[in-house]
Amino acid sequence: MNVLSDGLTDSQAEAVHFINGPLLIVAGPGSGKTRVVTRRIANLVMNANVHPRNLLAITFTNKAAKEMGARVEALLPGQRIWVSTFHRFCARILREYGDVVGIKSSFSILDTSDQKQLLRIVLNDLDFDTVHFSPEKVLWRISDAKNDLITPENFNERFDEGVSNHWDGVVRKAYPAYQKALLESNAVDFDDLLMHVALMLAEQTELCRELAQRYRYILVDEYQDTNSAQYQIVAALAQHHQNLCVTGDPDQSIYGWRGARIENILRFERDFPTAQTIRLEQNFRSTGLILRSADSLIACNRQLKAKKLFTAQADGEPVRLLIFPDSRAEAAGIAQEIRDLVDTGDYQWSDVAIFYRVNALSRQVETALMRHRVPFQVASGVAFYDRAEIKDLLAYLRLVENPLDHTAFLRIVNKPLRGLGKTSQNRLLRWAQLNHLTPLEACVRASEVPKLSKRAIVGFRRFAEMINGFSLAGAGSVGDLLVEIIDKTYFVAPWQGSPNEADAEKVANVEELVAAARQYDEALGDDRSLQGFLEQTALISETDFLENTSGQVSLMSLHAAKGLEFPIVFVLGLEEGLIPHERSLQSESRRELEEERRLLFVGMTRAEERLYLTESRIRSMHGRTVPTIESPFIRELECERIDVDDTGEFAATQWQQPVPESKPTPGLPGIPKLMTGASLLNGEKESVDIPIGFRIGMLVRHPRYGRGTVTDVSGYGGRRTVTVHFSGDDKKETFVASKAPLQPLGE
DNA sequence: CGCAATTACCTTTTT
DNA sequence: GGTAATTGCG
Repeated sequence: MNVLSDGLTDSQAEAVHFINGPLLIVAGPGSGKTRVVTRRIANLVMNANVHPRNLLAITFTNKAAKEMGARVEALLPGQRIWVSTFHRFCARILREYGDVVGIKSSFSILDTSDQKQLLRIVLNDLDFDTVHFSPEKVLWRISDAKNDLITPENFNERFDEGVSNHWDGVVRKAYPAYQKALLESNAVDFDDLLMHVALMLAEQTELCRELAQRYRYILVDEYQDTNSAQYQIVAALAQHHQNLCVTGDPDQSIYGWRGARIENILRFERDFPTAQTIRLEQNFRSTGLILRSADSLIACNRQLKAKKLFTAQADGEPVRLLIFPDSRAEAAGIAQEIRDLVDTGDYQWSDVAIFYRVNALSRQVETALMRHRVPFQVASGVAFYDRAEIKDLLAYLRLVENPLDHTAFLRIVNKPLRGLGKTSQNRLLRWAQLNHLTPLEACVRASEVPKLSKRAIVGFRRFAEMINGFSLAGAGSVGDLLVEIIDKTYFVAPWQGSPNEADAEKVANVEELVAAARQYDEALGDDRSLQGFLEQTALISETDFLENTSGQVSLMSLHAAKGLEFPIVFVLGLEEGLIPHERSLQSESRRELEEERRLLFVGMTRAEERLYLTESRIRSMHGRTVPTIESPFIRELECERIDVDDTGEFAATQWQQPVPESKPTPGLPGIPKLMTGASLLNGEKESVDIPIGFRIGMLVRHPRYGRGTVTDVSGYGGRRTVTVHFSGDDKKETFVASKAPLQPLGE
C-alpha cells in the first residue's frame, strides 16, 4: 500500500484503489466520502497512468466542485483536474457541439425570472390569460417535462394518449412555443442545458463515442440526486467504457421536487451488472448520541438499501429540543445560547450553523443575532445576481454577446429610461419578426418601422449604435467593458448622491459586479471571454459565497446545508407544516413525507458535537399567527426536551426516547387532520372573525364526496358557508365551514 | 404615449 | 413582507 491509504478503514482503502469498471460507493453522512473520492482520483492519476484530461468529476454544487478540486490539487500538485457541476459540464459541451441541436456557441443562459418573462410573452401570444395560468406553474410543468427528457413533441403524444387535464392542455401548446422562443433567442434555460446534451448524446452516437473517449473515467457525486436527464448523460458516456464511479446516499436524497430520481442509485447494480458496491458506514463526524438520534429518525423511512451507521466516538452531549413560547423567543434563545457557547471559550462563531426549512424563517433569527451582537452570514435572501441592477447590467453583456437574446433586449432597451415604452417596443419587435431581423438590426432600421414616433426612432437607433459599439475586443477585458457600459449609459447616475439607502446599495452592488468581473479577468487571463463570465454568473448559487474561514455564524436552508459540517448545529421550526413542509402533507403519497424526513436527517447529521432542535408554540405564517403542532418527526428521535419560558430560562426538561415507526400522519391517511376547515376554526377559540381559507375557485376535498371546487362563499365566522361543486358526480353541496370536514387542497 | 404610484398577489427547497 | 401587473396621471 502507499500513502494514499494512510489512516483509512478497509472499505475506504478498497474504494480508493478501485480502478476499472463500475463502482458504487454508498456513503453515509460523515463517512469520509470526499476524502475517499479525492484520493481515488489521485490514485488513478499517480498509479494507473490516467491522464487528468481523461477524468471527469461531477458534483451538484459549485461549492462542492471547488472543494473537491482544491483537495485533489493538494494531493496532485500542479495537475489540473476538472471538477464541474452537471450544468457547467453541459454548458461546455453545448458551446462546443451545440450546433448539432441548433444552438450557437454564443447562447445565453436564462435565469428563472428571464424564463418567466419569456413564457409570459409566449402565453400572451397564445391568448392564455396569465392570471389563471401563471407562468410559474406552467414553467414548473415544463421543467418537470425537461428533467424527464420529454420534448415538446413527446409531450404532445402523451397528451393524446392520456387523460386530458386542462393544465396539460395549456402546457401542450405553451411548451413548444416557449421552446421555439428560446431557440429564436439562441438561449437555453437551466433544464435545457441537461436536456439538449442528453438528447444529443442519444442521437449522435459518433459524438457520444468521441466524448466517451475523452472522458474515460467518470465520477459522479451525490448520485441519489440525479434526475433522468443527468442519468441519461452519465449512462450514455459510461456505456462505452464502464468506468463509472458514483457516490451517494439514498437517505440524503432531497431533490425529488426537482425531478431527482432516488431510484437511479437504487438500481445502479442492475444498470451495471458488473458493478462493485462499497459501503462506508462508519461515521467520523458526529458524536454517538447525535448519530443515534438521526439514525432512529431515518429508520422510519421504508429503506431499500439498508445501511448501518456507527461511530467510534463517545456519546457526547444529548440532542436538545428547545421549546419556546413564540418565534421571537426562539430567535433570541438561539442567539443567547450561541453567545453562551462562545463565551465559554470552547467554540468560535464559525463553529455554529443555523438551518431552517424555508428561507423566510431566517429574518427573525437575523434580527436576534444582530441584537445579541453575534456576527453571521446568510446563504440566501436576495441573491446578489438576482438584484435588478445586476441583472440589467448582465443583460447588456448578454446582448453584446448574443444579439438574438430577446429577453436581454427587452430588459434593457429602456433602462435607464430612454423614452422607449411598451407600445414602441412591441411595434419594433413585431416588425423585426416579420422581417426576420434581430432586435438590434431592427433598431438600426427603426425608421422603416411603421407608426413609430420620431423620438422612438432616434432612441432605438442610438441604443443600437451604443450596443454595437461595445465589444470585449474593444474594451480589452470584461471589467473594462462593464465600466464602459456603466459610463456610456449613465447607469448609476440616478442613484448617485442619493440620501436613500437603497440607492446607495445599488451603487455598491454595481461596484461589486465590476470587482467580480475584474477578478474573473485576472483568473482567466487570455482565456477570458464574455460567455465565460456570463456562464459563471448564471450558474453560481448563493451558497458559493459562504466563507468558511471567517468568524461568523452561518445561516442557511436545510437544502443548502448538504455536504457541510459544523461543530454546533441549530435546526429551527420543528413544526408540522414546516418540517415536514405543508406541501408534502397535501400530497397523498408517502414519498414526499419521506423526503422531508431525509431533509431533517441531512440537517441533523451536519452536527459534530452539539445539536439543537427548536420549536415555537406559536408562529406567524403568511401574516397570521397560529398555534403550532409539533413535528411528527420529533417523536421518532431521541432527545432531551427542554421547555423555555418567557424569560429565557430552562423551565422543565425531560428525556425522550424515540417511538419506533410512528404513523406517517395522524388521522386519516394522507390527510392532515388539523387542516380541515372545522378544526381550523375550532382550534381558534373565540375569535370568530378569522377569515377561513376558502376562496372561490379553490380546490377542496371532502371525505365523502371527494374532490371539488369552491363555487361560492358567504357568511362569516361560525356561520360561514361554502358551496362546492364536486366534479366526480357533478353535484353541488353547501357546507357550514366550521362544521364540515372540508380540506383545502390549494389554488 | 410614457412614467410612477397603487393594488393585488403569493410565499419550499436550487442549478 | 415582498414583488409584479394594473391603474391613474403628466
